[in-house]
Amino acid sequence: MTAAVRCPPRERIIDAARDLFRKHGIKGIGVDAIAEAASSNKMTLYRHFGSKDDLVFVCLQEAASEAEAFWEGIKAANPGDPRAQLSDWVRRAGEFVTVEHCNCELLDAAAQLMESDHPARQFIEDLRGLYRERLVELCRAAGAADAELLVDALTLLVEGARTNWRSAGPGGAATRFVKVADMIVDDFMR
Amino acid sequence: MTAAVRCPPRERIIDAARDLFRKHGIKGIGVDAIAEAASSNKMTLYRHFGSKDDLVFVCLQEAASEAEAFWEGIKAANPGDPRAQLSDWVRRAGEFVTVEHCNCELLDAAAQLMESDHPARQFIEDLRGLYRERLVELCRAAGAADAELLVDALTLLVEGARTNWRSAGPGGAATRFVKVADMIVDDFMR
DNA sequence: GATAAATGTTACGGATCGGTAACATTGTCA
DNA sequence: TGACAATGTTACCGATCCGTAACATTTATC
Repeated sequence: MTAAVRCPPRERIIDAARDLFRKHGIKGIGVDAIAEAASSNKMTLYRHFGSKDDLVFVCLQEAASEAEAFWEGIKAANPGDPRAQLSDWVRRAGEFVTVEHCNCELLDAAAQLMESDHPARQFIEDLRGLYRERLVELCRAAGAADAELLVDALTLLVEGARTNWRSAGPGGAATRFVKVADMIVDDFMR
Repeated sequence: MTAAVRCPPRERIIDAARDLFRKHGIKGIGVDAIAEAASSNKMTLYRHFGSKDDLVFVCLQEAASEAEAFWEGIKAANPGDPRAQLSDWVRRAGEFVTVEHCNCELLDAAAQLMESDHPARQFIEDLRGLYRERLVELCRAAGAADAELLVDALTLLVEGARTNWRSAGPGGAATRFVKVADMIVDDFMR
């Protein structure tokens, strides 16, 4: 996961950047700090990524490809059983969201640079649409009464858990995400 | 609501600061811009508030007192009827969260300065605890099966709606917050 | 109208940050 | 070993930002 001390600087920088973006926010950390955390320096950072915005973009792409693995893992673990896949989605999303330095930089980034005209805006928006489509399809296949509304509920819960976890930590409502989400999913299954 | 052109500069500055903090985030706006938006200047800003952090703190206190009015409005509109109060809470929270420049700076601030050691941290944490206690009590009085868990669900939904509204706007899941929350409240009422 | 307080204006200091230039060092491959 | 690419180091520029100093102007109070 975290890049070992020895691997190309480009990877080390991406890993460090993602970690620090999660911890301090995109606008809350500087490129110098990122380069130093990557055991590299600002110059090589700018040789690999033309600007801080570009680095942000690459980090988001990295996160997106991990999200791809997230979906594939669910399908592989519950082949041909949409209802089980949905439960698994809830469980994994709960883990995902309540982990120390969680991998939801997509949500964070969305919240942080939607108000500006960042080059990654469109990318995030498209991704959000893609994930929603998939989740709607999964809910429908699992037999949800109103798949769209269920996805709305799950979306709000996930984003809320992410936000709550950051600000309230392990003592907050985020730790009960799975319990709540499971209950809501059940309610839609009749 | 918004301060007219003529009222003490202190109020104009607070209003402008709250507006800009909501729009750009606490770290995303400078004191110069705040002073200019308040039709004032940086010097008088610093004469009223010793530092930007102090200004943030005062803005949060202002928002907290408005939240007080929020609660009292609910109780006044539905006297002696906890179930109706809870429904009203959902409705008003929905309005609150899906308004152009919504008044949830408390949630935003929580997310933005929890990772740092901002002087307002403790204040926000205490406030969060207070609101949770009140909501738990209301849910319990309204006859919820598991008041604590219901509050967890509502908390996640509200924070999620706030985040989602900021990044996804009127087309996102936040617009269905009331529908989802009402459904969940109903589920707990048996 | 005089006096004092509050507010406005301009300029500046120190710090941080994104980004670049010039040069030194390391590593790789023939 | 020699040559070349990749990486590291230092220094710097311009912009932004928080905060302050000094002085000018308005406003309120007597």
